[in-house]
Amino acid sequence: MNGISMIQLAKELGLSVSTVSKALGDSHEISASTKKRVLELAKKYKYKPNPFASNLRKKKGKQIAVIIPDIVNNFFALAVDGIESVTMSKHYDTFIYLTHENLEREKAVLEHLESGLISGLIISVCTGREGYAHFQEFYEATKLPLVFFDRVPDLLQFPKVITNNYESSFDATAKLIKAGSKRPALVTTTEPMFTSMERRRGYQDALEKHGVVFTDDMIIHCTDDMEHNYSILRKIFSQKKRPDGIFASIEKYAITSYQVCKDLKLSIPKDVKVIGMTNLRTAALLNPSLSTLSQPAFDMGKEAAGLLIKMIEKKSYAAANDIIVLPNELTIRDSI
Amino acid sequence: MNGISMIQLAKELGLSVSTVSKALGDSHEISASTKKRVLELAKKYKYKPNPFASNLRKKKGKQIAVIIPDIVNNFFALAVDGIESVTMSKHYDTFIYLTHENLEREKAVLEHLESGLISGLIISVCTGREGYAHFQEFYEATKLPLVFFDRVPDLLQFPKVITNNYESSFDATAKLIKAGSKRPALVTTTEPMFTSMERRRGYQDALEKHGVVFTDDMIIHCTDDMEHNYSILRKIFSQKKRPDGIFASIEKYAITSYQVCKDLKLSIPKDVKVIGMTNLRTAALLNPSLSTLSQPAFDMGKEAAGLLIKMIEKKSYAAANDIIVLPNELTIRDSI
DNA sequence: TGCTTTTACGAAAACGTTATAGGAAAAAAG
DNA sequence: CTTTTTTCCTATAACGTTTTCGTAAAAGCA
Repeated sequence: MNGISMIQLAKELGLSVSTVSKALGDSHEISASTKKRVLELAKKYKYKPNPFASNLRKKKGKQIAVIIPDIVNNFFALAVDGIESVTMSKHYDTFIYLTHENLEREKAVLEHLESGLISGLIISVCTGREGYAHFQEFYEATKLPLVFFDRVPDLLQFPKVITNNYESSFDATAKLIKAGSKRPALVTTTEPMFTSMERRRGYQDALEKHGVVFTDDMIIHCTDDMEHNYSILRKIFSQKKRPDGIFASIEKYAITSYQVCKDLKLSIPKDVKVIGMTNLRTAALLNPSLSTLSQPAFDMGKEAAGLLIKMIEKKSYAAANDIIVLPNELTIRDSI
Repeated sequence: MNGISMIQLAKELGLSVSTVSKALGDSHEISASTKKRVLELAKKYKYKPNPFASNLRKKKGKQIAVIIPDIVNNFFALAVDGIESVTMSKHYDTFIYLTHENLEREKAVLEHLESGLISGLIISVCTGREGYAHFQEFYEATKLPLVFFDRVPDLLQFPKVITNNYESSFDATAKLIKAGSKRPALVTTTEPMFTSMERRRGYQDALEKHGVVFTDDMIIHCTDDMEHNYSILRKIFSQKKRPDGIFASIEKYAITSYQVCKDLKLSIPKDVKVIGMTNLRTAALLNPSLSTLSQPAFDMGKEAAGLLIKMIEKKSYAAANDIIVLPNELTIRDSI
């Protein structure tokens, strides 16, 4: 609020404000010599255009928002890192909003952003039973470009960046079976998410392909309540007819699974073989080192941000229904 | 860009724009009945004030920025979580900028923010040998409130949120010694950071207090290059006269230390006792479970954001030189 | 009653840009 | 030596708010 304004620049240069504005915008209407004078004085005074005035007049700005469920999670942190790497290089500013899996919060943020604060939006939706009407409404109200990543609303027609959840879950499950697991369990969420569904499909199809009979009790439903998850898993793995493999399709469930096995003195991988869908950096340091199916989180963020900015700048909604699919990476370690 | 404006509202209500503005601002100048009419129509049309126009006129907005070195780091992720919890409840928008320990990037962000995009700033500085002149310059240019947390420029007169690095490092080191370590090493960074210095002071004073003779080679200097760190640690722990304890004063160094011990078949805690300064959620699951000195990252973020917003709103720079000190938490597990 | 005060609103000027329209001077074309 | 075009700049009107100031009408007071 201290900086010099374009008006003051113009005054000192003996030029009109419009001339200065055009000179700074490198317009062809301005002579090279004038441009030089303007640029030099602007530099001298460290002139910075007022973004509010500029955004107001242009009816858009270089700010975007990211809405994610959580940041204390390596996957989302990496994704934000990827997003920021793009917005930084393109000189965009990035707002961040955390929903903590709270649908009301998600809706509130969306409604808040209808004010026009931003020019584009990147989202990974929170779990929730309700539909995704609020996204559609947001779009109708603002016509702003939005890109979903990872947790996407499958039924909505928006550009998305996802991973090959089906194929990679199939492969991971197959690995468990080939490693000797006769009855690998799927630890998944109770929330109806597209990503989880795809992973489940991959899991089940792999079972079928390899002649493993699937029964409902092979799917272990966990929630956001970690203590609850622990007790559920502990109960199941205390049974005589316990699973001898785990495909943990959510990051934190892998940790809990390890905890339970450790506490029940079940040996990994002898008694239970484990593959976790996780981006934990410490996976290799767990005891035993955890085999992981990891998502290209950073690249997903990068792709999402790149796509969004392209949509903002080119107004090319040609790519509006683009679905970018990146491959997950299966890393086999000692837990299998 | 689709929403209704105050002008349209006024037109439909048969009122002037200023009346509508005041009504929405709940001004005493407006009668209750008029207020009601305005509010109702505003609600009907989901009217949202244009933040650019509003910010431009008021010369300030409800946006703040967070500048941190890294987000793929549990400490900073937790801090951002804490910050966002406050900004959310106070209806502020939060920009995020990552420096990746790059001083030039840090300066560039600061300069960019001199445009007046934000009303306040929260920073954890990146490592770097140079001074902190750019922060002082930013402040001179903008007079905007800024709050530092964790990695603070000790010589600058700004409000700060830190932890009791000296005392807790002293305690952690004492624990190592009491657990039987005769020559505990300090694994720290080469970068001259205030936090590291404090930790080092605590470490050295604990040695002295407990009669352990300190020699320079007990301090192991690591960098940002993880491979380099690995080789340095490996070399040191391959020596005959290797340390029998590690106080890893940076999150990632604890992991590398574990890796090295594992590879050198050094038993933790028998051969080497380890305490790591870290907020890793998986600390308890490492083999063996890692004793940690963890920072109240979430609360630090909360305090920093609370302080910042107070400064923004009350304009009370009374608290400007406040230094809030929160305690680190020492959790003893099997690695010691 | 006549006076002052309060209430409830409106007109108009900011805030700092950008975009549109226009115009004088200089250059090019005839 | 006109006429046309091009070059380079200015004036002005937005953009959507908030705020200051002014003023009728209503209310309070003597």
